[in-house]
Amino acid sequence: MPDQRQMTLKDLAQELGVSTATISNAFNRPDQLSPALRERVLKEAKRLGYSGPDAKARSLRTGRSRIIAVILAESLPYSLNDAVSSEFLSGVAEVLDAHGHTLLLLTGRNPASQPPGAANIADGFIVYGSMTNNKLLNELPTQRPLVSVDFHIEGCPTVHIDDTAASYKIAMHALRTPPKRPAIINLRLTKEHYNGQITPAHTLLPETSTISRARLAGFHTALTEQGMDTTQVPLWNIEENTFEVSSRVIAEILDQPAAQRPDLLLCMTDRIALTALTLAEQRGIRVPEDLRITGFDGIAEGQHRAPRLTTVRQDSVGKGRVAAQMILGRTPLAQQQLKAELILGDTCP
Amino acid sequence: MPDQRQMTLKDLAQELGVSTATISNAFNRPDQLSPALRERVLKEAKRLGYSGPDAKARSLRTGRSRIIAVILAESLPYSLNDAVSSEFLSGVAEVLDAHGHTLLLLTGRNPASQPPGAANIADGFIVYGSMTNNKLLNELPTQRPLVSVDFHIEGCPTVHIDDTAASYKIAMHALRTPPKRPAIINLRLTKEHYNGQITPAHTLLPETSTISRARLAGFHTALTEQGMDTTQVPLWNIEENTFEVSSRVIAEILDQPAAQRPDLLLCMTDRIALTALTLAEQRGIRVPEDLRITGFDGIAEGQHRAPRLTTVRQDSVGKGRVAAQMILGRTPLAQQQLKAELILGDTCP
DNA sequence: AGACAAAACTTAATCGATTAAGTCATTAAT
DNA sequence: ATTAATGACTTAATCGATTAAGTTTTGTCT
Repeated sequence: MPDQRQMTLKDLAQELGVSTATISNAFNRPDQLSPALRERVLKEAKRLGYSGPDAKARSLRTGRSRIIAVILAESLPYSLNDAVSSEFLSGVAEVLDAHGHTLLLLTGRNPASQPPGAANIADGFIVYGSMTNNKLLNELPTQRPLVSVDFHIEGCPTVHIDDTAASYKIAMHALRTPPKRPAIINLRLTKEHYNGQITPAHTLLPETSTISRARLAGFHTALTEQGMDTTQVPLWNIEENTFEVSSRVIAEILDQPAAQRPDLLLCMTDRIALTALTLAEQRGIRVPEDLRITGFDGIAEGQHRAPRLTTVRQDSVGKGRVAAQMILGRTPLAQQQLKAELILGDTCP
Repeated sequence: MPDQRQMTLKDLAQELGVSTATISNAFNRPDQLSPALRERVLKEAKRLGYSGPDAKARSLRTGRSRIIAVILAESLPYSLNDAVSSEFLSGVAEVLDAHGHTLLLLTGRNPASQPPGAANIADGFIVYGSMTNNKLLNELPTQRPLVSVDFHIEGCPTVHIDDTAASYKIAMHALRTPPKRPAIINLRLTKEHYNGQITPAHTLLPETSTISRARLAGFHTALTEQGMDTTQVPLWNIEENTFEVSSRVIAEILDQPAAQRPDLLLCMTDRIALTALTLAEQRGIRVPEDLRITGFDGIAEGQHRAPRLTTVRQDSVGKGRVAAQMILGRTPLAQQQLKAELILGDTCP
């Protein structure tokens, strides 16, 4: 019968009548011992059920765990189901995996629930999304590399795109055909949680650093350049980038009398745009004839359907790759601005 | 200027003129020291940039890391972008997070690239998907809890649904309206990698334990019960559950002369069904009038569109929750068979 | 005031590895 | 034959915490 306790390197050494150093070398530095002995060690290890040096002890001793933590601004369930952050994570995972590292997923939400210091097992940190004065963030060990994505941290390299320029670009495309009644659907602009049309009564979030504000700025610049008064363009707010939440607001928009209904929706994300598209289809509103829709992000779901979404593709997978490469020290730790490209789909030709 | 090396608990103790035990207690067992001293310790820790006990050392000493590893049968990029496995992961993450644990993502693919024994830092393991004689799997430390999902490991509790019963159910629904030319599109049935129609020349994978085979069995039983000869029902194979790969095969199916084209597609997954739906729409084939389509999984993308996919919903999030709860010891470690429910969408009314 | 319990700290062993430095035998070189 | 160099291992310090057991201080009760 097997021992109660997991077998340790020391046990194995005793069993074989050699020193612990030899066992360790058998696993880590084959050149430090004779092939015959190494063979014997590995064989006996397998026979006795020793599954290699303990990762906890090794990482304490060496100071490296080969684990990289990604700290997500949103909750894990949201991040895992959201196409943009999933793609980002898959880019990170791809590079980490290729270099023998593994991925630890943490969230800046619920910092209370985080085991105290659980994060600091990692060799490096990638922060994804905006996390203002977050507890977890402040407790991060200095001395270990940190890269932020879509969010700037003082003195820390950031990977991002120029959201304002990109949203300006797609808005300019949409406005080539002048809309009668454009509208903007944005994410988390108001101070208080709120789903619906923003009125002068609402206070907008002050931060200029969020992606929402950056994209809105691009839209507004384009509208202004085309001679439109941005204060006359309805601005709708959505609290969460999901079908469920956004469909409530979008239903409100689309269920207005046809004369008031927008004929162009500039959406902050593909998720919102796709929800709008689905709801329009369900109501028999023709896209793009009666309603043109633009998205932002370029997620697969928007392209693997008919009609294809008109949007801006940002390379989320690429963001993940670059961030991971920086953390692993395979790319210099420095600001990186990635490109975004217009995708001319069918929803706003 | 800050020290080169990260400050340790010992350094802090010295700085404050107290023992290391006191510092440790200040962080972990507030009742073991006076509130005043604790306050002072935490304040000084913050001032001197000590971010709490090191996770590596702590986990070595206590034997627990509060990390749970999920070992995915597919690659990380695939798993993160696939809706079914993302939902599963989000269920796992939700429960882990609620109980102060974190999620380490590993893959059974590329076992070479895995840092030797990186996995064994975790307190428990969740294996997702079928991984026959996998190196990583064999090296897992015994003595630590292991739960498998959608895959049976000898002597290990499994979370799963009855795939055969579920696929039987949806096939029976579809066959209530007898099709003229049904076809089945399945995943990874052939021994050799192959995308296209399966002929007698192909050798099917022998394993009966895979989900593909289980679902196929359900389809075949239903067809037989409805008096159809399963050998006459075209069976198509797809190697990867993605739009890109499946669309090549589906194009081949749909581009046949209308007289040969199937009028019912029983698809092994929603991803395949949605791809079929998109390609049908692009070709002007009416769904469900000219072509009925059924899926399997019940992913959100299939329901948040028009027409809605007819499918079987398996609760992937729930699978993740149950697996996580088992690993954390909050649910007895035992076989768990979850329910699956028919969703009557628009693609096969 | 004395005894005893509780509270507040400290001491020191321990978790399971890694690795620089040291020992000893064997081979090669002069 | 002597010395140097190489190869094959061992010794022992160390990584940074946790925690049972021990010690001192403070407080309570009679």
